[in-house]
Amino acid sequence: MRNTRQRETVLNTVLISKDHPSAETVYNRIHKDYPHISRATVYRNLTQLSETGKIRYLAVPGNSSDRYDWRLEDHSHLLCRCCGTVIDIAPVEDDHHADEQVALRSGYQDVQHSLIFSGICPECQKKKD
Amino acid sequence: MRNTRQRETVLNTVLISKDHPSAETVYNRIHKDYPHISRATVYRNLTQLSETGKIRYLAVPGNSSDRYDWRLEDHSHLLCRCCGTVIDIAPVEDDHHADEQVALRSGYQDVQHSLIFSGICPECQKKKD
DNA sequence: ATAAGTGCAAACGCTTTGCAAGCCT
DNA sequence: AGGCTTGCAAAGCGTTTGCACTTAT
Repeated sequence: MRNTRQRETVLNTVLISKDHPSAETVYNRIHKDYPHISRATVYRNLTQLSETGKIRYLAVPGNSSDRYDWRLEDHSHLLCRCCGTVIDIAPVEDDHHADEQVALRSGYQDVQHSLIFSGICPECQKKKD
Repeated sequence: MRNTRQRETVLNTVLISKDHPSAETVYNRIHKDYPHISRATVYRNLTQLSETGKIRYLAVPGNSSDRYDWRLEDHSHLLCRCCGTVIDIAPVEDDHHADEQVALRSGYQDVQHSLIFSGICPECQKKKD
């Protein structure tokens, strides 16, 4: 993997993000200061950086866009079903034993699972009043 | 909720589906025999039918399309990361206690979680050889 | 009668792709 | 030099929306 200015910019943008930006959000943030970067470059680099473990990819259920997270340590996520914000929460006990069970019973290989919490965040609760 | 021919067709199509079709798939299946039905009608009815509990909505993480399931009883799902097929599996112990904990700690309301397994199905394993 | 539901087509949001040009190493 | 990487624009995919028309109740 080569070092390019674009790749470094993408990585840094995720690293300094305190939230959990979508690819589109990462693109927009970069685009402000670096108007000539291409959307495709951002998307490609996010994929590569998460595949090589530099950042973490977070698949969101439903039609919301997927997110990227600079925190690599074990933790869980809580999505607001109203505004789409994702926050980190303490890691919830994750039963990897279940993965093996499922693999054995189903014949599927390399079984994993995805667990994500969702709710209505305090700000969206206020808006509803 | 009114009874229309279209709504009944959408419901029946899901009920006789043994797999876990996406909205687009439901549309295609109906469209064969009923070429004048509108895609929008299918999508709107799937949403309504799942909101009223007649069928079950299954949010798939990542960019894959969401699915619908006629089985209402408690069970879990296993997605093939290669071909996108979803199968039912025995319900995996689901810790609703965790939802409350997360709600308390975060201040989020109505906390739920989504848990889905994924792996490589036997057929896709063969293809890879 | 009237409100819910329909069909159509266009728009939407997010992501991927093909290709020529550019740049690391 | 070589091939990974970029930029651009277009296409792809699944889904939603606005609007006028229709239909169930």
